[in-house]
Amino acid sequence: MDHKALAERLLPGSYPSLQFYEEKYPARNLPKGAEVTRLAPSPTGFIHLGNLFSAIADERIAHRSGGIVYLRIEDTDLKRKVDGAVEAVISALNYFDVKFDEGAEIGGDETYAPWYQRQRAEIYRAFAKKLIEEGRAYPCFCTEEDLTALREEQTKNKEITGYYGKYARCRNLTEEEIYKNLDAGKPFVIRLKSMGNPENKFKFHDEIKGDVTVTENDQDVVILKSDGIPTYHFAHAIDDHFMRTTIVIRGEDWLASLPIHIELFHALGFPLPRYGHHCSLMKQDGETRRKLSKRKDPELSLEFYRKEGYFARAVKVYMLTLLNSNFEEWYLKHPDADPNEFPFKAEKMSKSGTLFDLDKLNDISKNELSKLSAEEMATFLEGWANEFGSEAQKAYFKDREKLLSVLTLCMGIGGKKRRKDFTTASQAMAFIEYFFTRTTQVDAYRVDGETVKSLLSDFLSVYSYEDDAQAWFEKVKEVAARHGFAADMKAYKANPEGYRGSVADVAEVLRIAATGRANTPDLWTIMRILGEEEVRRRLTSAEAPCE
RNA sequence: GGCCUUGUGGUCAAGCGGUUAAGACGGCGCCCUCUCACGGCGCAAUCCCGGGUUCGAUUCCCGGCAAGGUCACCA
Repeated sequence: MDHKALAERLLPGSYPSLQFYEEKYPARNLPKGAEVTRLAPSPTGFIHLGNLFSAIADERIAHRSGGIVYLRIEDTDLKRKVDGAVEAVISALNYFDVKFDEGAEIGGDETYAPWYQRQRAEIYRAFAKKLIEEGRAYPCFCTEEDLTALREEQTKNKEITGYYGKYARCRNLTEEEIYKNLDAGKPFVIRLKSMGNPENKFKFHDEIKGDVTVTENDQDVVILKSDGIPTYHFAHAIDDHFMRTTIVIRGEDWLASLPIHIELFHALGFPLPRYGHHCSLMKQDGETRRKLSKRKDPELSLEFYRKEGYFARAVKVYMLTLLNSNFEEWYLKHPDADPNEFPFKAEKMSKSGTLFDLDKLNDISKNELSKLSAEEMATFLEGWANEFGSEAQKAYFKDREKLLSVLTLCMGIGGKKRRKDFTTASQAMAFIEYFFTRTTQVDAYRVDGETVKSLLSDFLSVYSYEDDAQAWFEKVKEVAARHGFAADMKAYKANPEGYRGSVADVAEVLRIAATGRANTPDLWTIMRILGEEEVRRRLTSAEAPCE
């Protein structure tokens, strides 16, 4: 068979040589040991925690080594394309501190552009043609129905499904048959002519999993679809070679197709990159756990976390604790360190699937937020409010001075212990609401309305804005004693029957009247921030609780 | 079903032949305390099962089992 003539018939025209491309995309000029990694999403625009998980690994491995991470868009499947998706991905990732050095819509070093696979049609065809010329690829005229029938037959016979060996019908087409089909205008795909034997197994070193057993590929996989666009496998080999990726970090679902990729790299004459297949983030789904899915888990979308107002750094820290088993210990030792200083290692990545744990994320979030100054918190909250907050919430930022004193109180800044009341911006905004808007009573009084009324009016009669915390509390105690409540907690605990309640109950009444809530930070400080007029107004209007 | 991967408390996990089997989250209890939050102390809870190898296995080997992944002109 004249392979050269066939190649010319299948992919007419002249294409550049391997040599040409090797020179066009030269080895990257990076220091020794620098890794080049990449994130290669398809442009659906939807990006979830699992993608971030992977992206952080890419970013860390690249930047820890002094290398670069780039963004390549795998848009070979039209069905997946969504407008504005690439920008959405970049912005979502950016928010969580994953910044690309080059890539689609980012720019950077243009040497390796374009980063959209659809724009790289020529190079894929050039190499497909080369493989055909070498007899390592051939046209296949099987229709979808043919393939479905084949699969059914194989399934029925309990044989391995796929296009391989004796089932690879078009592999052995004669020259006449091929040209006859071509002349008839039949559509075709280009398949790799596999030389592998599945009886052969070998060890392959994975950067994350360690040594894995690989079975030789014998599937004649499609490399060019009938529209002339490459499949993932083929594009992966060519792009990662010429974009000079040193280590391919991807989900473990790709492990199954590693044999295909190995054969493809060999057939193409490219050296193999290193691979690291990471486990996927799982979600508990009833009895079982399963991989995070775009379809089923919209609440795991990165957009969701931004809307909720999760602190970007907290999410990143959580991802790092999942990504590298020794990160948490390191971070505990260096709580004020930049997480980026952590010596991230691919081989420290978990081998088994990890369940996403919201409790853990929330705990980390509280801790991270408690490290902020009032200024930093204000900036964080304002950024969130501008994007997702209500008009009322945006107004909180008008009086910066007041906001800062509110935050200082609510975060426990200056005190011996920092408070950790909220995990997200939206929670924080709700938490400080009563400082800014008319209080909506969310918690119920535990004492009856008459008592509330007399307690409040008594307090109002002795209340003075000028009192310091101590004097203020003394007055609360006086009011308590006057109404038969224990002023001293110890005395109350020793003899709870002897009183109507304790000073705690009285404080609670004041607290609910002033803020609407039974639980708040220090009440005296709250009253100072609110101002005398507002305090009197609130306590007065609360005197007649509507039951 | 074939192939691959993985099995340490509810979750994330240290551990590499001898340990009281770390730590973190969550749960529970106590203390602190005008509430909450913070903090402190404590408790419960784990080596998938069965065979080996060994003086001794969570750790090594074999076999089960379970879970996950994958078997497209999708990535």
